[in-house]
Amino acid sequence: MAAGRRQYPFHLIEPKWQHRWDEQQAFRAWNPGEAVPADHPFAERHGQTEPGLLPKFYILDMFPYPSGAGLHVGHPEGYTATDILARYKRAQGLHVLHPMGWDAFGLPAEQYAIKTGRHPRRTTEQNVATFKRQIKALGFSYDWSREVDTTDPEYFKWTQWIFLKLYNSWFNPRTNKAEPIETLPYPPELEPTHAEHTPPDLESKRRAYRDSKRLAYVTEAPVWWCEKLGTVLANEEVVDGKSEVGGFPVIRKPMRQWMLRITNYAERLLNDLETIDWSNSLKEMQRNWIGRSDGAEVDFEVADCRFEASDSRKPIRVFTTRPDTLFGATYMVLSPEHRLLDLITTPAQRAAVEAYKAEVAKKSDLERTELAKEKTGVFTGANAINPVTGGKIPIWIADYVLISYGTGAIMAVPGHDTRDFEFATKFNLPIVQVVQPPDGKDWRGFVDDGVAVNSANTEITINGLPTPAAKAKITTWLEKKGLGTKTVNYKLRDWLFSRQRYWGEPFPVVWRNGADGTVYHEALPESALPLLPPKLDDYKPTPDGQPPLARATEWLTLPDGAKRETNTMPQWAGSCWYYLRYLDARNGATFVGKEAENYWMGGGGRSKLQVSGSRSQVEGSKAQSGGSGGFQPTPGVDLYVGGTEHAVLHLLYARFWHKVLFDLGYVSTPEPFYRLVNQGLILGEDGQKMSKSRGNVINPDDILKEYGADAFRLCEMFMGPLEMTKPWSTKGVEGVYRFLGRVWRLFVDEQSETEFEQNSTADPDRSPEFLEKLQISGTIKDVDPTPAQLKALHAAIKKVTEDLDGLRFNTGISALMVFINEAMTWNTKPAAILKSFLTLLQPFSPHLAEELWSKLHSALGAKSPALAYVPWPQFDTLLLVEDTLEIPVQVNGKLRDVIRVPAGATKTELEAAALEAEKAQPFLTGKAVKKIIVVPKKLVNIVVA
RNA sequence: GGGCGCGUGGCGGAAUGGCAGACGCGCGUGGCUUAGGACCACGUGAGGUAACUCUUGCAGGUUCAAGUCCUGUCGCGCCCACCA
Repeated sequence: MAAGRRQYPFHLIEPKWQHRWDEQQAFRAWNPGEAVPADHPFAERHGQTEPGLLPKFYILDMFPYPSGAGLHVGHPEGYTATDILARYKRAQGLHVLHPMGWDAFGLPAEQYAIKTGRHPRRTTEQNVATFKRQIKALGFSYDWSREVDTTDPEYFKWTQWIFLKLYNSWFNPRTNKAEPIETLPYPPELEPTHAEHTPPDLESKRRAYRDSKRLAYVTEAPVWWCEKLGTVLANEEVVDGKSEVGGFPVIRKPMRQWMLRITNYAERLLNDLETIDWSNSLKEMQRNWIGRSDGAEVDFEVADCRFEASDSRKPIRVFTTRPDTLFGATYMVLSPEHRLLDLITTPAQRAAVEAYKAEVAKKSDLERTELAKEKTGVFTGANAINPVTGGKIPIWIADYVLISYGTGAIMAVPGHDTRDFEFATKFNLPIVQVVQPPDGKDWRGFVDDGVAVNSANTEITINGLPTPAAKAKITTWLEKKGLGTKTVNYKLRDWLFSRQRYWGEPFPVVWRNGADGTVYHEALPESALPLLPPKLDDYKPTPDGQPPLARATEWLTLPDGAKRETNTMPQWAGSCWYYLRYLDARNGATFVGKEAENYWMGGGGRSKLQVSGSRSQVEGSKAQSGGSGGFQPTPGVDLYVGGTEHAVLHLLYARFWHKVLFDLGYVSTPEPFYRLVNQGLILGEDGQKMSKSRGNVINPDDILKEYGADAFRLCEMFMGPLEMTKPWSTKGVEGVYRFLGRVWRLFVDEQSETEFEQNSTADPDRSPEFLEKLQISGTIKDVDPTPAQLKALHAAIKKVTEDLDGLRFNTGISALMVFINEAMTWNTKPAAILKSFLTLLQPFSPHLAEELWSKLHSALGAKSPALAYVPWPQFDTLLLVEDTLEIPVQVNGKLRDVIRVPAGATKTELEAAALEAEKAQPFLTGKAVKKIIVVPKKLVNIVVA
């Protein structure tokens, strides 16, 4: 292909229009109250309308991490989809917000800094510049005046500010929302008796209590520390008790960590999924992650209790989702980290228990939960009492019980739980039946719903009850007897929010020594923001395992002796709220202005929209166009597009922050992203995932150089449905590239083009000038279109409009192709028809469309308005009506003939015509007609005996 | 193991329960060309000279009619995974 002739001079057209859009800030969105310059295309379209009165459309991309590798073909997939929609909505008269920015904190720049000493900021800036150049070359209609960069102090100042809000809030279970920490009630024993002066030790206790309730709190959590690498490792980076890189030993080391109390929001994060328009699978992933389980907590007394005296008879509490199987609990299992373990272990078993604990402690979480692993465990020597049978059951420990879920202990029902069954089989523990499966299946290991059996004592029976009823009855009984309570558990854990890194947001927190010798934390005032990271020469952690920030000894200690927090925030922090900063990106006084937030997030925009209803022009997709995609103002981002890799963490974290900000009154909607679509992965041409090692990586720069941005955009969309995983096809680019070439040749005079080619070859430097002299084809005339031409156009308008409403870009493009294939056959091409076609082409391939639009207008001697703001055409269904229709005739459901009938043919006429259809005769003669199905305008089916 | 999704020509993919295969790629024939891997026109699911027959992973079912709905089954992809 490299030797092939260019289909059209995209290499001149694309930079020309990109430059023009930049120059006039063509895609700038305006906040309420902003004055739009009269010569801006937005003003040309909307006049002097106050921008805040227009209906808004906020369309958001997941902003990229600017890696050193540059853009890959997956990025432009989502970006092209959103840009097409942004341009479409803009043409429909909506006020579109379409921003872009950089999620630029992250490990690669830091690792590069450790190796080379080069400051991560410089690496980051360079990568951002590359990404920006590549993205701009694609002609996306972003409002670059709102660009954000999470590593910019003007940005992370507000990330730190939001952290302070979390820090200074608590979750009030009564109101089910976050509230300022000042509203926190204290337990009676912590209430000061005399208002004048609080004793220091009480103040200290109150502080400890307060700190334990904050949404941002500190805890000691074990992390993996690798001495040789001098760094902390994630669970995934530890294999077989050694570092994945280098195979060095690692140790479990408790470190002070910041946590965010996302678990308080579990129920709201779960329930509010119902209110947003996300795909089922995505919601399901979030539901799984939150992991709600309904069940009961049940207390088991320890038999022959050895700690009775010292510890006031603590029972062991378990969580179960199957309280109906309580009669089948034949043993208990504690997690090896359970707090009562030391107390109950008998002297005879202590050595075995200690050995097992030590072995487990070496394993990573990943290894403990490895697939198809043989069960292990040891007996503690102690027994518990089954509260419903009164029987003595042995207490074991095993690593299949996790300390971090439920109560860290289980009742084992080996008859009806797969894991307990395996364990009991291995260690010869008793297995009894308490559930009867339906249709005589084997009860051993039967875990589904059935009917309770062998489940009665002198006070209660649940025998004969189906599982749900049995659960309800036994739970009520347990509650009445004080043996248990109905409980809900979540898999979701609090968010470990600190990292031992350099290239992240420093915490606006200092540590002080209390009068009583305790060390406590204290938030910096908002006036101290942004808190910048210190200058360092070496970005490694300190030799004694302190985070890199601890190397900045001068920065570390404040004049008053307080010490700064040396952890930094995780990369997720900046991406938790960037969509809010876009709304008011240059506001120095607040993280987002109230009016801007209210308008763009649509929290209070509805009444305004009604005011503007008659004034604004929301063309297309109204009643007449028939599409259901008519404008509906939605609360939050109207459409968010990005990859599935963020289906859980980013989206959950962002929803969490948003809800906190909502509770505190800083934003006006409970959910940030009303509609979300995941783009599918783009695989290599060989159908494998793109990777350097396979050598199948496609570089967008190469495609751009060869085919241009318009063809690249089309190609990305034409490969298949947005949400589907699909292989890249360079042949496919050539297909859409040829289509754009046909569009070009349809508009441009052949003779004039030959001259352009010759001149450009002879004098390439002047080719932009020659481009301006290219003539529009003489076959394009300002004449009235024929009915057939109108029909072709309106069929295209209808199809493209409906497909864009349904995000079906591939079939929309095919409709454009169908139109061009037909228009190629016309001897005379009415200018009005081609103009309308260009408005359809504009969202997909804006550069070519703008160029031809402007040429067409000058050929007609007319002033050419910016195509990007020209109203989307409406289709007229009347023009699509056919005079006669081709109706398939089936006999017994099989196609036998096609008849041509007047469009208005009645049912009776259709029947009669079908019965006479020539090719149907052999299948009708001599047969009795039982029934004739007539679907008006569609088909006739003759049913014969 | 659990959940979600998907199986249609040589390939990517189209089809509100109503003519399966739109559109593109590839391939074939012809035209234009000194020539083309550029462009234009036509053809292109399989079998059959034809009439016709077969065809949406496989097996059933519902229906006048099934790629589409239901049941089972096989295969592929993604997510979660000892969560009690």
